[in-house]
Amino acid sequence: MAGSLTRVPFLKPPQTKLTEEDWLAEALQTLAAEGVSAVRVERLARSLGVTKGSFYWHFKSHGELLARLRDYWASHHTVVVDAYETQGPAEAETMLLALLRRIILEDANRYDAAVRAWGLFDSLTAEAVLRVDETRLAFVKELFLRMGFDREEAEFRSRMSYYYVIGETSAGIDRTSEDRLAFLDRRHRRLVDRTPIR
Amino acid sequence: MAGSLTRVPFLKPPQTKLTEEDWLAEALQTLAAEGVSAVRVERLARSLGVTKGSFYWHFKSHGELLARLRDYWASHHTVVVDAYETQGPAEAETMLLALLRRIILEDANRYDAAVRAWGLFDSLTAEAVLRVDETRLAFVKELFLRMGFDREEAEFRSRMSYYYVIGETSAGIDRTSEDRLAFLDRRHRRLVDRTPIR
DNA sequence: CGGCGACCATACGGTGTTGTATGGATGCAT
DNA sequence: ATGCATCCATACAACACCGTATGGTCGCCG
Repeated sequence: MAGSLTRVPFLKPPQTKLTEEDWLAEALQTLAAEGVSAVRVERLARSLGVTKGSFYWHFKSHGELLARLRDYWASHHTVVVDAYETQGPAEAETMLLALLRRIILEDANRYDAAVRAWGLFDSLTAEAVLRVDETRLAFVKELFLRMGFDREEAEFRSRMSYYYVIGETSAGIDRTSEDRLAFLDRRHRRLVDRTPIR
Repeated sequence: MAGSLTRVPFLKPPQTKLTEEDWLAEALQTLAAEGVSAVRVERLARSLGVTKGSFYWHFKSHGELLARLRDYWASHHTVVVDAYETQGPAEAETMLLALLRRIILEDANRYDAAVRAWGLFDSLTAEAVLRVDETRLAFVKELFLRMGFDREEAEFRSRMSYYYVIGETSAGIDRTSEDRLAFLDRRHRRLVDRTPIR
């Protein structure tokens, strides 16, 4: 009775051999879809069309999978930009807007949210998220510096820019992406404006 | 061997009878400490010094516990303020600052973060969080309205105020509370200032 | 073609979890 | 005091999960 009821063997092509990254990619999808507590061995095996025997050949244990998954996310899914060397103040504005737009539109923040929830109760993951946030924040701050703001102003405006997006993403949003993009434009116009605020 | 090794019966006084709220309170603590996946039946029973027999008298199932826990949080741990009727524009400023200070300092945001992580993969919880956010945001917007800002300005500044705090809380924060409070003061001074920004 | 290594299936033990069934203890009302 | 409702313990079934042990299959290389 309870044999292979949810098996759909012809969905995935008969991929001859599985690699370690296949497991990590599947684990990341499960993480983003149902959280870290759904990232289990036999579950991933079923999704990949194999059994546990395959898993324990590629990984030492379930804990090692999570550790690798943490690094996998941090190294492959947190790219901001690292080739912004030759940019002037004008490009900095448009680059900031493009970056924030991308965060809102892309599904990459789906990964971010899941990892952030994971990091709430896992200190190592929390550290990884912290490092990613610091890197991104430093990048945004650098953009504001190139716009001509001094260090204190750049610190203030970068934090307002970045943490607002984090908050809006973390909050349950029924707003459509168009709504968020429209409000992003309003924020951007204000946060980029050089007239002294106070 | 595996009998009652972690039982510490004299920690909790011999509370004669357990009530349903005792279970919910313990569940909320576990939720805040280790996430919703740690809210399990026998685990709570051990923490409360009883066995499952007690649980299944108070609750129909594990799912019902989570449903009750969701309502328990929404109704008992999301009070903002509802007695701000007779307030002028001056009190609105200090009330906003006090509210945001309280969010940063209190452990209430610990509950919020855990429920928010829960809501990422549970639609009913997501709706509950959404309603709470809408209520709070409407309250903050009302404060800005009482400060004299028009509707569009109040909408903008309330979202900036509220979602920033959500983001800063959701992000892994190594900053101390003093740091966050200091930065809160800077934000507050700016967001409350009436000089037109752009 | 023979053998070896990469990759996976199968089977099993052990634990943790939900849920049920049933009996016991305790207090309160009549 | 007797009976009943409340509250909990115990025992059990069923399942999911981790990890191991062992054998099997396939391809490649000499």
